[in-house]
Amino acid sequence: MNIVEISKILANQTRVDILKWLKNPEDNFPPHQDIDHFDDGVCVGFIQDKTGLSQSTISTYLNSMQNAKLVIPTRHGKWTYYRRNEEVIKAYTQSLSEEL
Amino acid sequence: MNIVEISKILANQTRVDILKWLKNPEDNFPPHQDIDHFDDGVCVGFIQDKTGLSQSTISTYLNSMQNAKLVIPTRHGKWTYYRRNEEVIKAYTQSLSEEL
DNA sequence: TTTATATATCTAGAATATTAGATATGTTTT
DNA sequence: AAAACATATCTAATATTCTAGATATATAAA
Repeated sequence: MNIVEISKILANQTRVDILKWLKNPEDNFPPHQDIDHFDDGVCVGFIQDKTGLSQSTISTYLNSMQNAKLVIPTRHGKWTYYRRNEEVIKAYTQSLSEEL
Repeated sequence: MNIVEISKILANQTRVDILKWLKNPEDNFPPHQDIDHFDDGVCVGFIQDKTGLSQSTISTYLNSMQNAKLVIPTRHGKWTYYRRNEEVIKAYTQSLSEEL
């Protein structure tokens, strides 16, 4: 677990917000039109709408979060859904409390 | 506990190194010339020597870490000693594992 | 009380992060 | 096959961070 790498991701309020929103998608996003669950997370467009930032910015953010393995993407038709990677997030908070 | 504020500090390897070194000063630094303990932490010069960065850079780093309450400075004569603020560090890792 | 030492602050250039518009790619619909 | 839609990638402008040299300040030593 690389503290610096993960901290760079968490050093931005929007990215922290996204991670928190994805803990409870049903409370933070409208239902998807094709599916009636959030098992694979939330589509990029909904996340973009909620942040108010541009599509390219959010796509870039989600890509960086995916590179750090904090989120997992799943393609469903023309949508990409992102969900939290709970194992990695848990492993990070755990290792931080041990290492730091 | 502000995740973004603390993460900005931790998003730099040198600052993370400093925090880790200060966990065990006796293993990471030579003894001070005036005192024979590390109860108030380590002087700026020793930290600077170990990082290899400039004096002004390290002073700036330590100041930012102090602003975030991650370290506590103590003046002894012409030296300033910095030690970890264990309460805040613990509170942060705790709140991160709850909030994130 | 001048000089030396340790640290802090100021200033500025280089590197990196943020952000959006334009364009490309992949998928669905017509 | 063309048009429409969702997302990804490219490019570039702006903002922030990194970093060191110069200078200021505080304390100690001569």
